Amino acid sequence: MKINSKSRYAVMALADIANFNRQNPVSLRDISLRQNISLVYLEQIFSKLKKNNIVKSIRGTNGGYVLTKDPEQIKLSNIFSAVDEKIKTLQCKRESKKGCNGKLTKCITHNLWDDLEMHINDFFDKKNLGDLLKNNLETRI
Amino acid sequence: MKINSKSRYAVMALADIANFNRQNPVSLRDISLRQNISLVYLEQIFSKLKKNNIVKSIRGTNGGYVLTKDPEQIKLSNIFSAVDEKIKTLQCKRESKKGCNGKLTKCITHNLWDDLEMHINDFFDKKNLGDLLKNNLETRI
DNA sequence: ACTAAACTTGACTATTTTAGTCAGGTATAT
DNA sequence: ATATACCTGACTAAAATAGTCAAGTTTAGT
Repeated sequence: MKINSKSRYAVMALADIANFNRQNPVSLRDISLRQNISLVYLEQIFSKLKKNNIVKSIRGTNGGYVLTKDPEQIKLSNIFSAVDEKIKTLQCKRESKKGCNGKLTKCITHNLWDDLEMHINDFFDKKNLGDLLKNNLETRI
Repeated sequence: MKINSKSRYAVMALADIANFNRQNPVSLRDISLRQNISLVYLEQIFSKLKKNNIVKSIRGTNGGYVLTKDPEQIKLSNIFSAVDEKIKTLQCKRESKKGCNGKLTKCITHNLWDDLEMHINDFFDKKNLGDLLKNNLETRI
């Protein structure tokens, strides 16, 4: 199990914006340099974040991106769903009244994966960007 | 985030053994049929489970595999580590006193991923094969 | 002794996913 | 004007995944 780079970078980049400046737009170039992420890749990621209304863009010189809400109001689950990180531990259909794999019963491990999925989603639903910043201040070396 | 088929199958197959028969060896062929998993793939998986002392094999006619312990004593974390499912949400080194990416600070999201990793590991450390069977009985359709 | 069932091992491979790059835009502050 | 910065879609190399294939060895039952 691992999370993919798009999600990781999305969270890092948004935390960077929140961390660095809450008023003025932050350019992807700056984020790219500070966080060491490819600029063009960031563009791809931010296109999704924008579509999902997590950031808004300001074009032209001195442009960049700003958060649409307070960091405290941006849940990590929002970010993940924006960049299509799917938490998907179940292979079979969740609502398989008819059972999994075309059988008559749920597969033995159905409830296990379902449980895990809920656990993880819960975790990300409870964490927001604000938490990250706080945490970061406390533990910065 | 998803778990890979090796881990899923490993858990399913072991639950099948525990479920079906606690004394006599269960052949991979039977598991393959009941759980709808490729026989040859199961062989690969059980080779690892055996190396990690989770099952033992009995060769020859009427042979198969048996659990080395009670289902209650086989934690899912044991199974996962046996088939090399790595829970690895951190990209950088955990013990990076010197910071991540060669920088002087931990990366902004370091503690987040670390937290998540602990959460998931904890989950699997608390669940054992016995739980699965119980759960399965309760919810079987 | 023979044979079929079942475990054992290592090499191989098609497909999918991942983690990006490339090329060519458009908008706007100065 | 022009440099800065956002915008978009197509493309791709490399890695991981989910297996298969081939050629065994071991042992219970007859």
